[in-house]
Amino acid sequence: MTYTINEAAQQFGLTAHTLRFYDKEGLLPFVSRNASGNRVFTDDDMNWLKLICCLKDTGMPIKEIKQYCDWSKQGSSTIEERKALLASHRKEVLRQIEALKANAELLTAKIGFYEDPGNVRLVEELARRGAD
Amino acid sequence: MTYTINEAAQQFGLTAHTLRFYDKEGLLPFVSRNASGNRVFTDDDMNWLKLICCLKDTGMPIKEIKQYCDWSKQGSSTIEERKALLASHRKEVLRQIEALKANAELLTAKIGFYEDPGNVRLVEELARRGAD
DNA sequence: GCTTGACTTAGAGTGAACTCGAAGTGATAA
DNA sequence: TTATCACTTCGAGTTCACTCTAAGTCAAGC
Repeated sequence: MTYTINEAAQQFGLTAHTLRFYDKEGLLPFVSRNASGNRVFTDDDMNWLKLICCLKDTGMPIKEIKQYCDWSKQGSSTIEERKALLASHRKEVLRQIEALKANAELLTAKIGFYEDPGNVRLVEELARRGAD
Repeated sequence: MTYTINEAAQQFGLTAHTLRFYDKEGLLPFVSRNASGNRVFTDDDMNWLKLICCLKDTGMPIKEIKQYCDWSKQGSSTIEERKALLASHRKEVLRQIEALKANAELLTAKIGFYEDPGNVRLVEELARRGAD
């Protein structure tokens, strides 16, 4: 099974523009072309793209993703480096999750504050003082 | 207890530049000045800033945070709007957490793949074919 | 009185990640 | 064969959130 750039883009919620941009940045080193020069996305490419999107969606900068791509192109001699990069990033993602959980709790508390009708008067009072 | 702009910035891992930028954007509508015209951060202001940072760190754009600030300045007539904004954003944060969890699992799987020595040969083979 | 240092403003500059437009190619359909 | 459509490249433009610079004020210490 193969896909055009637009089909691939659609599957990952991206645009063809963005995929070409990623290609230019070196994030799609394995995508090949057909006789007309158009990009052809294979299932392997789609799996690769899935990892790229995973890294991007978890906040890894494009430069760092490119480093991973460069290592992949170099072959099995770089497996330790790649593993280390992913492991360190995974740790970072777990940290992000904890941070988001803490922030979600703060939001819950704030919403709860607004939900208590007794606080409405307090908000008015605090607003007069200059904060809530 | 009050704080200078630098003390406030430090407490939230920001710079004074960033706090002035937030002020200019309307995110700190309650921070007042001393006789010299310098910003004075009260404990109320620090709590306010904590919420602003929570919204910012969870990906809310500055424009939307400003909307919340504008509503707060308007007083208790906007409590429903504020509550709705926070509730909707909280939902979005929970969605983010789930997305990050899924991505963390993908990373775990990928790291596990690299950890199995049998896969190293596979990586070499796949690299020859143009993907891994 | 002079220096130092923390603050002030306005506005320009930066970097990341797109996002778009122009101009062109190649395959298919009427 | 002419139109349509999806693709191509190159490079400029946009948005966001800072980040920094320049020029200046103000209070404290020597």
